[in-house]
Amino acid sequence: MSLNDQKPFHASNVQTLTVLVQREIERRILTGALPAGKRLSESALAVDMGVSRGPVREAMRGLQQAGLVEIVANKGVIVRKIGYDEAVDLYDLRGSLFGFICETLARRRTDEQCETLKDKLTGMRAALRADDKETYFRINLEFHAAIVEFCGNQRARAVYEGIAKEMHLFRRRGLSRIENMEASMEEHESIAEAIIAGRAETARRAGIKHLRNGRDRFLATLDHEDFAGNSEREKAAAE
Amino acid sequence: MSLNDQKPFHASNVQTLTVLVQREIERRILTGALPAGKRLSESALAVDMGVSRGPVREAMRGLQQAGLVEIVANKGVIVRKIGYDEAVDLYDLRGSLFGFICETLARRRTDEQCETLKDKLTGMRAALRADDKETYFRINLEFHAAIVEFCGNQRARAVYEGIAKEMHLFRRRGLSRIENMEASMEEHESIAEAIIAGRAETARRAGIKHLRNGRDRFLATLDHEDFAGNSEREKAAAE
DNA sequence: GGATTGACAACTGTTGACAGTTTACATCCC
DNA sequence: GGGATGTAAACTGTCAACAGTTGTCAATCC
Repeated sequence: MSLNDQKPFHASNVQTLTVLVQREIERRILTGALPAGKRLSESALAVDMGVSRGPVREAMRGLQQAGLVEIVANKGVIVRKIGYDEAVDLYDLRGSLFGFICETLARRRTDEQCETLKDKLTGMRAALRADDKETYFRINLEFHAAIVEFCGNQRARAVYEGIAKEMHLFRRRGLSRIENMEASMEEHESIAEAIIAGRAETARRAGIKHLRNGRDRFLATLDHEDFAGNSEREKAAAE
Repeated sequence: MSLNDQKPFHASNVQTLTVLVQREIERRILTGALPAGKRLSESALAVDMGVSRGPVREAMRGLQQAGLVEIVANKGVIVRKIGYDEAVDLYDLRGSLFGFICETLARRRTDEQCETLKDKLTGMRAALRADDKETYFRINLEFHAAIVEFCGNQRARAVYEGIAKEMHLFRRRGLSRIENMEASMEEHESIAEAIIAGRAETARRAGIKHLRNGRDRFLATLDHEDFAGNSEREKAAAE
């Protein structure tokens, strides 16, 4: 992919090199092309992308605020490495945020938004019956994205998406597949139902529960494996 | 304040100009020296602080991610202006986060942390009896900061503090004084009590309630005043 | 008079260069 | 052989200059 593959031109689309570079480095980090812990050389990246170091440095500053890299003065930039405790913290925080988002949407929902959610549910149910995991997974993402977008709280959305990105630092790709589609489907239905009915507190709890189940399933697969001995919290508790 | 007023030297304290500049501009924004909506000139700021434009540009990139400024390509940087709806959204989001933080702390609290919280409460109660608003306000801030720090979820803390900063964009200074110290005090006691007892859900609700009361008091003072006619949401609902 | 055009000033985006720091490696001493 | 020391390469932090864009304002045309 070249840096020039961009959306059709429009006045408001004018992108600076910094933004393009930031997007590209972000993509490389999220896809794992730049693995966690990797030290990044400004010069190398600049040469690689055919720009000077300025835009690269600026992009790094943005990625630092986003939590994707760490910058140490006079030493350089390294892709952030996330330990077990931090991973759990991120899951919990994201869960709480998603609960808030569901709660908010339940208060502000419009009929049109409800229809969209219902459509997604129908699509997922069909994919489930056809055992089409690919499609189910795709619509699942759309369903979540729709809720986050519809909630209308832009800041909450930005924070939520930022944390979701950050979680790619330890969640290997492919692992995001759904394991238990039936359970997942039922949780989706609970969420949508509560939102449509306007039951804010119920929606919140359903949203949190959904992500918590996802978290537990994920953590179970790598406990004492990837992060083995990485939990400072466990160590402290054992003393 | 000069740019050189820094902590005692330590290797890990080595600060780059970018960081210093970012901190200084942030300070100017938060104190209102650079008011919301103000257009910032890189060159002017650079000259003013005695550095070149590079560090200033990088600092701007960081401030953008933090939500304090908006950057438009080829036009410049402007201090963000926050409308009524956005202000409400920020309050809600911060409230939800604080609830999560209280909930988390209730699960992880140590005896030492509980003692610290109790100390703060004692201090506030004393200030309340002495009708010393200045002291009450100071310890109130310390109480909140302690909870956020103790919760141990670093990412949650970072997000929370970021949003608190952002809220300075519409909260004029001086307005943060406590109006109803008695009510505020009781809410603090509920929060601390729940945390110390380890009742996570109770702590969460107490935390949210505390901030919601603060929000309502604040919004009441400026409804149909500062933000008059600024609510797109109200407009939409009226149609 | 009002709209359009064109030139100028101010500013942003980007680059390349220089100075200072870190890191790696070879050398020296014990 | 193992550790301390000194040197050189590589890299980051900062700067100054150039190129391109935006906005202003006066002159021009309808």
